[in-house]
Amino acid sequence: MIKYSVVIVDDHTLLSQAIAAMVNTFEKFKVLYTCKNGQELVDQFSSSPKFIPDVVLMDINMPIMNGIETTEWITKNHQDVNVMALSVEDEDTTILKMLKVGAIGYLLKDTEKSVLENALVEIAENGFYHTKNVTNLLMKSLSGNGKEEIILNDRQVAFMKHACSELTYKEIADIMCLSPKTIDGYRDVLFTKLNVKNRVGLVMYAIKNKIYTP
Amino acid sequence: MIKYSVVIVDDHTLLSQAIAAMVNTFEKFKVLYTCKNGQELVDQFSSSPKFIPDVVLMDINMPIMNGIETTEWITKNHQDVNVMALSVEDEDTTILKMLKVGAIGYLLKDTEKSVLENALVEIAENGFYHTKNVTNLLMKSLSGNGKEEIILNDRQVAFMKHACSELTYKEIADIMCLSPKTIDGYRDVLFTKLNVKNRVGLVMYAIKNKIYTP
DNA sequence: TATAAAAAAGGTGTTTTTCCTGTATAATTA
DNA sequence: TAATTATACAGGAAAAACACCTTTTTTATA
Repeated sequence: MIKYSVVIVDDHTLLSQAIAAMVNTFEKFKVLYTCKNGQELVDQFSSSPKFIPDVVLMDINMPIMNGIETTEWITKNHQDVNVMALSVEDEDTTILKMLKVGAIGYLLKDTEKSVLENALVEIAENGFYHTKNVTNLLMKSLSGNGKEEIILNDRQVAFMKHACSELTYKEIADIMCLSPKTIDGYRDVLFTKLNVKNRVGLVMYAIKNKIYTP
Repeated sequence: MIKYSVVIVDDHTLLSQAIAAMVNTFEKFKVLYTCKNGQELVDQFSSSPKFIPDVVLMDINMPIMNGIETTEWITKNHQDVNVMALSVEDEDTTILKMLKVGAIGYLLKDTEKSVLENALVEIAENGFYHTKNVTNLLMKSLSGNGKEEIILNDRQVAFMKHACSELTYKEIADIMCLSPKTIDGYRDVLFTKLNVKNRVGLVMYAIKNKIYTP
């Protein structure tokens, strides 16, 4: 029986090894190799056609070259390779980003073994797989029904980062070379835009959305 | 051959299943079951002595009951069980906390399969295992070179958690059934104790030290 | 270039936070 | 038992945060 080849990309060696072993127990699949980050995968792909698999299981948070960048590279240069995101992240914006750059599936790491197997089969044979939450997200996204994604501009992002420090707004104003009143404005706009009540809300939003990393 | 029994605690089902499968390939080990969080483990332990393993592989970041709280519970109630932390975290304070509450080993998730096996053998047979970075950390800590640890009591921890929400101090006072002035006191004490300037500082401390998980 | 939109800044007032200095009381300990 | 410590609470003042509403300046663009 011809098995579909799989490559796993994850910076946590132990996990990629463990998942590789698991995938190898699946009847229809065989792990070609694993990578620690996107750069390693690019190198492998480029070295020989032998190293181009049918499916890539892609983590998102990785050093050097993350899952989004890597997926973008794959779909540009190897359109026949199917990428499935495999992440701990449940953030709408992250999922949408992965799908936008060409991932055809998105699995959370807290799914069951059987779900992973089904997903791999779907992807290898039908070319797509989506969990319910992703499907719903896509529906919402298409129908414009879902939360329209909140986009912060550069200055707002800069402000948010400062807001996560122990600086007062006045001090933030000084650093950003703006009037305290302008900073007041930034804050007020973001309060309504992000739907938070106070500075703690800003901080939490920034952390959850990776604007600031503690 | 009698195998050591292992329990794996990790909120990412796929990962705990994969690691479980891996551990089951180790000659001397056998996975009893896996848990999604500390609460599940406590329930299992409490239900029957059959479900008390030789070794627990413990993730740190988990919902409901995290690795630190869970390890503390285990070492209090089941001193014969050896806990090894298995985390993506490389933070000194987190590692120290895990060791403080009784973990006898600390492994990062980006280690090799063979390292995990060796570590398990060491733990099961000798009762301890430490990677070099942990050993160095302990040396520093013992020689008094490391920062002396800050201990918060239960009510301070409760306050800290509330401080990470968007509640005002007055609202926190209501929830905790204390006078707003008492809450003022808690805050002021923690400001100096944790060496922070304002509420954002409290929030950051709480997050970094896993008192609050965003 | 006229004009609409966005960014920056100002005015004013309220609420919350922060920072003091104290008091009372129960528990701990010398 | 006396002293110490920890906890709960109070008053008041100054600083910061928050809210809302207006005006000026830039920027984009039709």
